[in-house]
Amino acid sequence: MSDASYDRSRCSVAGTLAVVGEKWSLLLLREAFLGVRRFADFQQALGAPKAVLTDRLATLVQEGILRKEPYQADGSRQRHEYRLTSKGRDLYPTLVALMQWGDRHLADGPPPLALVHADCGAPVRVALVCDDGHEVAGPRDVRPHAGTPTG
Amino acid sequence: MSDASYDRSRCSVAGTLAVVGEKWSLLLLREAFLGVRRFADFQQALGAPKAVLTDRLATLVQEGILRKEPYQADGSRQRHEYRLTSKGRDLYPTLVALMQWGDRHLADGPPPLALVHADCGAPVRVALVCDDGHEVAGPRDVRPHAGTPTG
DNA sequence: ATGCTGGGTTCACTTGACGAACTCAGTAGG
DNA sequence: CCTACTGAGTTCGTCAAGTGAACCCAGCAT
Repeated sequence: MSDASYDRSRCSVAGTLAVVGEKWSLLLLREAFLGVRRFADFQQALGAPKAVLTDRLATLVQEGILRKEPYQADGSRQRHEYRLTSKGRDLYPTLVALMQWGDRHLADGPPPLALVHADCGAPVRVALVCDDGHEVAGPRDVRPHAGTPTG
Repeated sequence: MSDASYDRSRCSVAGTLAVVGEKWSLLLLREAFLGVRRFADFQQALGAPKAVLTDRLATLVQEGILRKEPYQADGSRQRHEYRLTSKGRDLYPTLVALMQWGDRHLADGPPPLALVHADCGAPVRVALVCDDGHEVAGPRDVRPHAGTPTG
């Protein structure tokens, strides 16, 4: 994927999905945000086929979203683990937005996971804000504004 | 999809992706947010195969994200168009988050589309905030906090 | 040398995406 | 009435992607 699919001209959503839109990629990143770093742990948490995980991890490393770091445990040989880069960490709001929608609209009970601000303990959510500091309610309060047209 | 795939127990990201995670779904919604409502216009904007669009639109209607509304133009027979429901509009922050990441990390130039606050004209972005009003910088300032454990 | 473990690769099979061709309802023109 | 046209699909053959089980390999322990 990565460049062949989708058309990025209308906006960057397509570009982002070309990088993280394949099956399992975003779930893999969710696990990464929850602290998972090793192949076997990703596999156990997700239940995805190994071949797919191998492929997705390689893609994410190649895209600079994860990076391989060597480590070694107890009496085992040296291996590597997968860690988020800052580019990867920038996907956090996207994951939280997906989670928040699911919590609100698919709930069979209380949300399975809540996020709280480490400093103050208050619940964390995603919001749309403008640079003048107003909170924006939704798409109706936003005007899209095309930049340079399709090149 | 919709229920067979993924495991929703760890958090709602999987649930949301089960609904909108198939290829073209989120791009279709992007177009909906840009004002597209008719089958042929979705097809032209996206270039996706008709069979896939038919399927994705039906899924989104079934999930209550889009709704079919009758309309008729000039001297044509009555048809229906697809419009966002409030459940669908709640996906706006997710789309903006995806777009923002692409703008930041995939840029070959200026972003193809900018969003401005209709009231004040200032640029709009997604942010993580806590209920005490602090802006949260990233995953490191957030503690996950499991609710009811895996059923 | 034998077995165990983490991190893969290979392979047969099923599911999903693709694009071209076909369908069908209604409207317009002749 | 017959024909052509349009929007919104459906059908179909082909190709790509995801799935699950089996296999591989390095190194540590026995």
